[in-house]
Amino acid sequence: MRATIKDVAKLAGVSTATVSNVITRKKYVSPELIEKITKAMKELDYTTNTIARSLKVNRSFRIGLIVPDITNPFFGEIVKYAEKVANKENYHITLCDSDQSIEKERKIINTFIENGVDGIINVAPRMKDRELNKKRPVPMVIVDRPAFETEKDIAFVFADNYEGGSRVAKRFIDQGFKKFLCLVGPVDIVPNAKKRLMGFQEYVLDQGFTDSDVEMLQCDFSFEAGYEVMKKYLMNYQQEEQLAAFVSSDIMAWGAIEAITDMGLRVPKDIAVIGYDNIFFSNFIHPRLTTIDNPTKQLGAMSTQLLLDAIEGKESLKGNYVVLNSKLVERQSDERLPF
Amino acid sequence: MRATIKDVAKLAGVSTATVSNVITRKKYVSPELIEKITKAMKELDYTTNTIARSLKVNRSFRIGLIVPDITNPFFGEIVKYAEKVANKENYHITLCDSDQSIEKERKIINTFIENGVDGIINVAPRMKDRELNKKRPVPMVIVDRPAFETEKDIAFVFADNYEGGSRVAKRFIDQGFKKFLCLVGPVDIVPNAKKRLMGFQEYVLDQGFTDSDVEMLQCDFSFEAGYEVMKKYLMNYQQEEQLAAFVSSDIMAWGAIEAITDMGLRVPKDIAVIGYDNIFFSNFIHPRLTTIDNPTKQLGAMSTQLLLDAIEGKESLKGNYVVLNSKLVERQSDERLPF
DNA sequence: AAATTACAGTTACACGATTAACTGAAAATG
DNA sequence: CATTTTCAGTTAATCGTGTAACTGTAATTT
Repeated sequence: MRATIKDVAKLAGVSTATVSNVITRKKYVSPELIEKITKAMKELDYTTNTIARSLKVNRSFRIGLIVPDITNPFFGEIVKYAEKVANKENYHITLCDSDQSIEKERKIINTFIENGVDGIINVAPRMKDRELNKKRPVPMVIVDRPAFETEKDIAFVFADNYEGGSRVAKRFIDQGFKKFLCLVGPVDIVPNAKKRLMGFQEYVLDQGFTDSDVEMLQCDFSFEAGYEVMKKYLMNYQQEEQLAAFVSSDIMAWGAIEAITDMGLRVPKDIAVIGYDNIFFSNFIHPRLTTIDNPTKQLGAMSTQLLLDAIEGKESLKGNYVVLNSKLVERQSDERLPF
Repeated sequence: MRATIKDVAKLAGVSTATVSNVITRKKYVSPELIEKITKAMKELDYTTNTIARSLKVNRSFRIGLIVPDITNPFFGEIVKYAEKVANKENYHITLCDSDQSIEKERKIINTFIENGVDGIINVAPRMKDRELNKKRPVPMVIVDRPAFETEKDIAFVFADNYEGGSRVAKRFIDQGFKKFLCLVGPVDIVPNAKKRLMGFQEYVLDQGFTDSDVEMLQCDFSFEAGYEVMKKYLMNYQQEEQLAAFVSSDIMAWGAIEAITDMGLRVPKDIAVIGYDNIFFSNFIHPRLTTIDNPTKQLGAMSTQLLLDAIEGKESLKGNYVVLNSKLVERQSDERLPF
């Protein structure tokens, strides 16, 4: 059996309150007693029962983290940095994978609350704004998704995906591309997928191009979708000039590049590609992928810091949001070549 | 404020015990009261406070999961399946990333215990056997690491890495390779790295080759290490015939392949490569990577199932271990070609 | 009909910690 | 010196549940 504070008190010959006081350091205890109590704790191999403490102080020192897919290294990186910050401040992370399902996300949030987490970090949630904005007994930080109006205890940390999309457009146009293809993410489900597309589209139209210059293919964000959709597209593709493809995630871009080469075409010679996210691997696929940097480290670390500050009462989350810049990482997949 | 069982009892005009009985379903309660109480719970938006319950029943319904690096998709996949199984049985997962540090691993285990997890899953631990084998108040399943003798409440789920290594050797030799190179993992830190190497080495020697036929380079498992070590090796490499390289992880193999091509050589024409792990991506790097399948799904799912069964008292972990088979996944990176 | 049994529901305590309120001796004050 | 203040340490209540022990009525048995 695990030793309790009572056992320690008895062994040290003091009251439980005194033991508690040396643990929490909230009241002065004489050096002799501290010594004696510390020794007793060592001897009994005592560690404080966090569950009991949690019940009493109404704090669990745990935060719930929801990601759509933990096997995706993009989210893996966010988790890593979130965890680093949390642990530094003696908080723990309870991780749940929503499998991109609204249903599961809903259930996870509920059980998080039942489980008494002190706050929730929801990464790239699938829920609609309205439901995210429901009243909840704990603060929540929404990561990697555009902010909405709210009076609730909710904050946002996200990169400007509209800007990201338009940077891609600018890059293509500056290089002289004239025909565009978009492999868009799930715009109805993931707001940032829409932002990326809008940023791209509006910039292109702004520069005098028309809707007929940009073709659009609907996908989700996965490797498989990128591969399949691109392959299907190329089945009856009439090549007229070097095409510029904006693919809405690196993983998907990778799939698309596979499809392109499988179909006997070359990247970037036949089709130039720019991805989105800048996951670690995008620097090592062939050709090295030009992409928009999505700052996972900051998304993970800042959201957690914000949440912890709110929990510790340092500041309110209400109306608090952090917009991170999106920058283009120039590599080789989007080179403009004479056709 | 969150509603408590007392609020529900008062609103429904019954005692807290009766409310508790309808929640836990351990005693008969009349349909009318159930109805009334259920209604009250709805009205107050009551959810049971898991922390209080945990304190009382001495169970947290949480299990602690430790991985060396969550951004590595190999571990990401293990986590995913572990979580699926846990959630199915209404358990939650507290995730910690040890950053491959023994120090952190030790600290994580301690805080897990303080936090009252019901069990621990330790994936590819860095600790020595002796320390892993220390007495602990909760059961532990060790994943992806060979078993050791123990009388403690510890189980093992791992793939036979010795077998994996020898399969690689067999494959190379069957194809007619004569010169071998090993990029070995951190053999002193990760027992499976050693197993892989031993399996390979012993098979090769068994077939009449000598130590001078197999060169060895020391790395950790990372992409960067694979790249750097291979590059350095190739700096003064005298090519005599097609070389067969066994690289101890897919991520590292990827890095090694990058280095090989960066140095103007080709895979497999100049150097054939076989990796280890069969992460999702290994099917999409160029050339498609031949590798040993490391069954992440089973590692994650079976370890969790085993742990939960032990927690629920269905069976003891003691001496329980599951060895999964390692099979070769044949792709293009190891083709034998006339030199 | 009296005695026993069955059983729905209540009372009251426990889980292991924190903490407000209290105690009593020593120190400080006038 | 009497009174007040200080302060180290204790007592006891509390957090929200679960559950053993109990209560009192209705049903069953003899």
